[in-house]
Amino acid sequence: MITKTAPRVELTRDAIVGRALAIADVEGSDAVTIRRLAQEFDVTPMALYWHVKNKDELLAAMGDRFYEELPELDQSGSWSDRLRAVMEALVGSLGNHPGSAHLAAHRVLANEAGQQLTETTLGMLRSAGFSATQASDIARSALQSAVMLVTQMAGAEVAVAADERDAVLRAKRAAITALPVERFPNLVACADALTGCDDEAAYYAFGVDLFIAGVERLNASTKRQNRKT
Amino acid sequence: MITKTAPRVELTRDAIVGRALAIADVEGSDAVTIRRLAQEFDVTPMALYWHVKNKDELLAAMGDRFYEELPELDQSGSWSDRLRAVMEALVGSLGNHPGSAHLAAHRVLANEAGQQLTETTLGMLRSAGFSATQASDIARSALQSAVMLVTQMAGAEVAVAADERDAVLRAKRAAITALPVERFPNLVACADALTGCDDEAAYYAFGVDLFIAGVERLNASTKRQNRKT
DNA sequence: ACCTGAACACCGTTCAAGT
DNA sequence: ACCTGAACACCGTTCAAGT
Repeated sequence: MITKTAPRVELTRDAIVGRALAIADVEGSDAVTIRRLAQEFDVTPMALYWHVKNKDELLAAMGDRFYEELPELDQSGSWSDRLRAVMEALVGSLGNHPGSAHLAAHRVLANEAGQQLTETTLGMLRSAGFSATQASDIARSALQSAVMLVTQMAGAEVAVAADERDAVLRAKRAAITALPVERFPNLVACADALTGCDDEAAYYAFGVDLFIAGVERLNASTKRQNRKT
Repeated sequence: MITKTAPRVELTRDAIVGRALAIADVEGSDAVTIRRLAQEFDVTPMALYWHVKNKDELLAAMGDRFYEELPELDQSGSWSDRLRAVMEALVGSLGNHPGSAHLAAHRVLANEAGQQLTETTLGMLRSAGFSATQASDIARSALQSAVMLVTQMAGAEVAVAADERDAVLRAKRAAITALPVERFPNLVACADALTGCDDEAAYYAFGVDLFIAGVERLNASTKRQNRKT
């Protein structure tokens, strides 16, 4: 049944990680298994263990990819401009593989490029007047918000296989519109917006704006407090 | 070895879900398996299938718990006060089971109590002047931010078993402090803040503040725009 | 209504062995 | 250096059968 006229790509660590990301994109990250990967490479499951210590290391390597493929940062302008650039870079990179984006979070501090990114982010936040604790919380929040934006986008349904997403979404919307309008007027009114996204760019822009706005506002009120004391 | 002088609690759907949440809390959500639960209830794995359709339904039921156990909402004050109350209720409920909190996200619109919460949240946002799309995005963001706050708290390490968390955290911190200070001054300075949280209440307050501040600021600038046109 | 027994198709992983 | 074979201890789940 599974006629693999596979292009016979060489079995390397990078190739494995790439395949794993591809599988996660179309079938969700639960679909990436050692045995499945082996099959796609036309090789014994144990062959993978030469290139990757175990499955955890594979998932880690998948998470690392996002930092290694980060677009270049535009680091001009105010600190909040630069923070926005960080967010946009993250969203850009994570958006390439929504099904695996959540794997990035655990790797920021383990990965070289992730450490660099964190360093510069902490730098801009502390120079803006935030304390070490505040800067750390905000930096963590920035990364997590970026992950959230790409994985939770309305209609992304990252956990379900690509060819079932439509059906799942239709069912979801139907369930909402079937609700009694008297009790759930807002839910019914927002049914479309809650189950689909018809302007990705606007969605991402709004999400990033929301985050940056919060940081700017906190910074302003922190400064005001400091002036008082 | 596993001498189960089990209190022999009755096998019911609620009991199963409760046990599952407890397991996830101390060993991470990967540790909850049908067979493991059966063992703890001193019963055959197949016995569980009478009370729960399959594992997905079990995970869904775990997610539902958070909405069913939501504390009462203080719905007085301005729209942003009420939005803050929603966030605090979510953080409160999710904080009871950090290891399973991520399961809540997929269930908001499927769960009765989740629908209610979404309805009132959308209501307060739209009455504040946000569009249906904006309100939907913000509501989704609010839930996801709450999940993030409890699962990503520095030192929570929700995926690793409780008795290994200390070792993992020590290793993490050691890795950071071992970094060259010239290249990573901020990372080193924030090592403690990045790997541990010494004031949970302050951490949650800051996280909620950050979110609310963002929404308030966006609302202000949206209003200004509307006035112009 | 509620649970068991046996069986199936999957997992990740180890270890010794091949080339 | 890179891969295979055989084996082990786990999964979720079905289906027929018991009480």
